[in-house]
Amino acid sequence: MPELPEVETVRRGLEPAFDGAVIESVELRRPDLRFPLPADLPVRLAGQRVLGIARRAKYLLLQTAAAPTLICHLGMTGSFRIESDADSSVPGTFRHERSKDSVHDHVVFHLIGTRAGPTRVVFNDPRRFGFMLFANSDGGHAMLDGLGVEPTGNALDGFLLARLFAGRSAPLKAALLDQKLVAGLGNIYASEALWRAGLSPQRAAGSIASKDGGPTQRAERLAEAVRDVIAEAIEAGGSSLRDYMHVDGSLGYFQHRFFVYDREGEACRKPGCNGVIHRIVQSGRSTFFCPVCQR
DNA sequence: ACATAGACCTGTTGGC
DNA sequence: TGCCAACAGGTCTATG
Repeated sequence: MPELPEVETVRRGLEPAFDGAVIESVELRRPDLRFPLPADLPVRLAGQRVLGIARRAKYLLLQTAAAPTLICHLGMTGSFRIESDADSSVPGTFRHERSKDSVHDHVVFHLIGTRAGPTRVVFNDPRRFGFMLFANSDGGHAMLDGLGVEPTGNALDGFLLARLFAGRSAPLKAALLDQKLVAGLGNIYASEALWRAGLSPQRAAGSIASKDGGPTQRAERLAEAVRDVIAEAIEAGGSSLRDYMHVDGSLGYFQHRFFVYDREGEACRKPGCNGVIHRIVQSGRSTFFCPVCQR
């Protein structure tokens, strides 16, 4: 489900709920998600003051005063929602009906000390591809090692992208999905970025680098497209395909701005282009692109 | 080292 | 309406 913009949207949604909070208790309603949940998760987090919630790539990092950082991944269908018993007339608070698929509520954080009063943060994940693990005492974890550059900010430029992709024969689409190179793109935004850059998803990744691995116009265009699509999607609050929604149950709007994703057979939206969007399968995943303006 | 297919799960969708 | 195959935002593992 969630790519970097959706995870960042979730992080921003959780921030106020965790602000100033103390974890009173944690319920594990099943022993495992994708991996076994740490059996000592409740005892380690109970009584902990929350320092903040951060993000690295598609991972959420829950930081507490004295317990190891809790690394959370949403997988394909993971989501958090916030439940508060506070008076709904108090600004900034809200209350949810118990959701229909509460059978997939797997982890519940009971929080106290927040402005909204006692609050529950509930992790729901029908497919259970998500997971939660404790970081090592130094804050690191094998899961985070080797992650590539964040596509936010200005770190990712044409020079870096060309160097990362130089010499690779895998298709551009596969390289953009490789979290060891650029961390945070998923199946939707990889297709969208390639369309914006006018580059074919089937082109060899190395072909956007010059002979010495330096930047080219193609690398510059692609780096800019990646940065732009991620920044715009975060700005829009992420997309809301299928089951994805915000922590307060509201929806993101970026899916209204897809230029190629899930648009097979429809007209290319590039001005002056008379192409039609095609769908192909690359490494088992759908890719959408315009064969006319993406070369 | 690099690249691709299979695996993990449940829910939704589209064709017949 | 019902049934079933195909597909879904991710990424780890095994195999070439």
